[in-house]
Amino acid sequence: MAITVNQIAEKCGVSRTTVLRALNDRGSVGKETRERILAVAKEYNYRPNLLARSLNHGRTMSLGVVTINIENMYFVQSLNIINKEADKRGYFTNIVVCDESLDWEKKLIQGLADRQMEGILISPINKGKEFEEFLLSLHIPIVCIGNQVSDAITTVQVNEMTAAMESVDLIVSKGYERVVFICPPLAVKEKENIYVHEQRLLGFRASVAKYPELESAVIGKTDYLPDVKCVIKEGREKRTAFLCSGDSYALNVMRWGQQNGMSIPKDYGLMGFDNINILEFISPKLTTVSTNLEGVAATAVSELLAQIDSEEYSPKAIYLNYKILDRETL
Amino acid sequence: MAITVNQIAEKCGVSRTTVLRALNDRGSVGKETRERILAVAKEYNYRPNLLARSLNHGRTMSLGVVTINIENMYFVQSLNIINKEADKRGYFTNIVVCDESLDWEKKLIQGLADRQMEGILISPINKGKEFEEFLLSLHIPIVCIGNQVSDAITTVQVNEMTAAMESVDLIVSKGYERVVFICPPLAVKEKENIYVHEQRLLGFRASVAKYPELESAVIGKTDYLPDVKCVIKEGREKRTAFLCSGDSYALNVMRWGQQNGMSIPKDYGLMGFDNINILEFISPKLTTVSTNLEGVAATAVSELLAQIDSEEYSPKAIYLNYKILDRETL
DNA sequence: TTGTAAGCGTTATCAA
DNA sequence: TTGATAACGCTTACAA
Repeated sequence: MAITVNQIAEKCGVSRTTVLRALNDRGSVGKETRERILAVAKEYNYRPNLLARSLNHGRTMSLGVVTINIENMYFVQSLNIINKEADKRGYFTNIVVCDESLDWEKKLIQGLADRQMEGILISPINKGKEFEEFLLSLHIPIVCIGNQVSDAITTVQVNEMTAAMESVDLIVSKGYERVVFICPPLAVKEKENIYVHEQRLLGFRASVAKYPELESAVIGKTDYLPDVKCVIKEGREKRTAFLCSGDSYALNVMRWGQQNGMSIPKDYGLMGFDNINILEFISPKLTTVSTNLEGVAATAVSELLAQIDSEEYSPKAIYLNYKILDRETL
Repeated sequence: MAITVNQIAEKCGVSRTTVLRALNDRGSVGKETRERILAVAKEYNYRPNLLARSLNHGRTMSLGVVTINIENMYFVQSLNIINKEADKRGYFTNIVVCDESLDWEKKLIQGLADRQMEGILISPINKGKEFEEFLLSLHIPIVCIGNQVSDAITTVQVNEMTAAMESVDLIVSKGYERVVFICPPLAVKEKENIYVHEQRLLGFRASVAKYPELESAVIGKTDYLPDVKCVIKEGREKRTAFLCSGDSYALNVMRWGQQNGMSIPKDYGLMGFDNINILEFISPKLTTVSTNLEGVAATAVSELLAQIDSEEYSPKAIYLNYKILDRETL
């Protein structure tokens, strides 16, 4: 459908080299010839075929991004930033969505590689040796966001472990006597990459150990609300706070409480992780940890580009600052 | 970095044609030769370069999707569905995000076209003759979601106008005496595509005209909360409902009310549009219109593919069913 | 100022 | 069973 250099050349009765020179303004072209060429190009709305160009000089100037779980909005907020940072350096960003299946994720990554993306950003749900080897076998620069795969692959993240520790400190400082950690089922950990949640759990465990008086528990299941209910009923005399590894857990706990006539933080404390952007609509304002998605995204892009540009690149683990947002639910 | 057919051929001491036959299982290849070839291919993790393949037979089997405004979540919910529908038919989906700038949108669309996407899905923020011509000049199948550009380009949507009319009917049937419509500034309408909002406004106007007793008003500005405040103060004696062209408007009005000790629907009624997925976390449950994103997305994909496949395709306007969700805020 | 020729990696056709 | 050749659209080096 679109017109090609060859067709323009034919129409103008010159060689395609001449056409190229006219279009790209390199070398010298007879004034009249140039005008004729430009006129035809304009008339037929000529645009270079980037596939052909890329094939030719081995660069697509495109990055791939694999997003998980777009409905939960973890990572979604970063997309704009990734897009803009990449654009600043002349790269086009191709996003694909994965929707929680391990196989899909691999398939999409492969698809991006097959399309000659120069680098790929992932917040992976796969994990383990096999996945690592898969990624390395692509021979493409890759940067992970949040979830680590191995130290052979650069990861950009915040220090979730110390963030969790500080969160517990905050909770204790507010006089809570019992703290319950809510996170995804740990059983999936064998197959699925829940690195950030694991790190947070580690931080939680390390921190509660510092407070002998503090009662603590962990709820790690898909159907966590019944347990939450239990916890609250069984010990009304102790002031209890829930630390949730992800704001949406916290929002569900909040909603459940509201439906049952409880008030936060009077009846129990609540704290989340991630500071997802829908929190602005929710009241009371959730106390949470900002995982600095903007910073992480921007850093991930520039790290990826550094990897693309340099011959010898050594993988890193990069930690950015998080920020505890002490709002209304503790 | 990646190995090519030519390199395999060289390594195996055969022609690339033979390598191809072995890899693609077409034609006949000597048993031993085949094994040698496959072994080398496996060892070096051969993958066909899709750029080259596409260039060759003129098909990329890729669709482009331009999403707007990802943080407001309009359209985001559709991405998974688009992705899956496309995959079912063998297409790869490339998403790009646009972040509210008219120029960016054009640039991204052009980028997708230059990369030889076979079709493009947009929920455009641009509008007008010039934009229409731009789209047509690409000579690529395009389907619009929600916002119409012109009847030369297929649009898939729900009938927002009748949805708005029905919403007013519902509000009236609940005994409200005053209804206020909140939508984006109408001034932008010259440049920016706010077709869905315009349609809703038309429906609103048409419907209130049916009820002579009903008082009505329209608030169309970025900073709408002061007006909302005014409206509520000035006429406490009349039961008032706000119909918001977008759930996030409604959520802001709700939050404002909560902060000011008002209760919904006791003090005023509230209704939104879109049924965005964060509503599940919000209480009271917002009465809203489900614009059937899933259905719209799936239809848009299959319409786009139909357009790709058929030689003579005539643009359509496709309307899907919406659904009024009468919940707790009226 | 203009053109020829070779190449990017894949595929298809035709001949040996 | 195998290979040579041309083509997709663009780029570059070299020659006229």
